[in-house]
Amino acid sequence: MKNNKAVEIFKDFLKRGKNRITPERFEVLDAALEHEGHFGADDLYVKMKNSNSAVSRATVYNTLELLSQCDLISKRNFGDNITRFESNFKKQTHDHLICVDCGKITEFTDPRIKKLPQEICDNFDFEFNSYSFNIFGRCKNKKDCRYKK
Amino acid sequence: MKNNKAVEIFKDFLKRGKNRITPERFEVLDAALEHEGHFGADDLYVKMKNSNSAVSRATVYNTLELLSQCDLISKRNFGDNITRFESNFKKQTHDHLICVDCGKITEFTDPRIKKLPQEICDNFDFEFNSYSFNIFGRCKNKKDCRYKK
DNA sequence: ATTGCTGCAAAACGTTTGCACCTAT
DNA sequence: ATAGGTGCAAACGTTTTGCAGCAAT
Repeated sequence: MKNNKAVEIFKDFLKRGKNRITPERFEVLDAALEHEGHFGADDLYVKMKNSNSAVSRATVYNTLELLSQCDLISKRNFGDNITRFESNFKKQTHDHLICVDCGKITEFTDPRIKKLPQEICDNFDFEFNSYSFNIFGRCKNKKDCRYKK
Repeated sequence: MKNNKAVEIFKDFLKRGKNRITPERFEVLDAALEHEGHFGADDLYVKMKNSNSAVSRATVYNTLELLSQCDLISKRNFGDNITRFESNFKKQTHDHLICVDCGKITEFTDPRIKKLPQEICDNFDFEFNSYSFNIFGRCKNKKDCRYKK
């Protein structure tokens, strides 16, 4: 299930740089957009391997970086030293609530956060690029919380 | 230069758990509180080794974890998959502005952020623990920005 | 034809673990 | 006495790199 709009955006981005348009890169794009929720680069690599793709680990890592540069996906970091990605397609910006016990990630939006990053950048003579707002806590509802170990 | 208040807090924390009070742990505490700005666990280990300390890497990692559990230091993650720490002593809570080109970190506070995390936790039936708010951008003032590579 | 991209494997990196010894309780 | 901590080195998991061949321009 190809997403033609995304394909076009990625193609334009690759052309604007001196990046070549290769079938492997679009394989990674498709896999990334199809992936539900957050995923690590290696997760995606393994998933693609299991679907009989021939792309290499290096290509997956490289392409995810390119995709995040052109804003088709977002880079996330939930404090466990694993870079995670998430499709930006058809999604409004949102932030994350992470349970430190079970690792469950809840997405939320709050209108008060929207303008803050840009404003703060302006105050500090900074050109805004992106932001990350993560809240860590514990599910109060313990029957939903599968405590790791 | 020992910080007696911190030593006491740490001691109490260790007693409350079933953790032993060892000289190595207080060596790490001192080194962590003396360290300017943000530091990685391994940085601290190397720095301590260079000061002829005998603590092991494992002990440094273990102790930093304990220190962050009792809020003497904070754990940070600036998106590069390195866990960084920062002394909490005599410091108000603050957030971070990170230049994606030169890596410079600027600290800021904004009163509008203060209450948000707790409120959002309440909305989602979540017991608040901590939050991280990082803004990524580029120094506009290019003479201050040493672009890596 | 050129230059960049690919797959592969190995290396690098920060971090964690297993173990035998040691030490605070 | 004993549970827990220590140092050391080796293992771990994620990410990056070097290289020879390949493919988009």
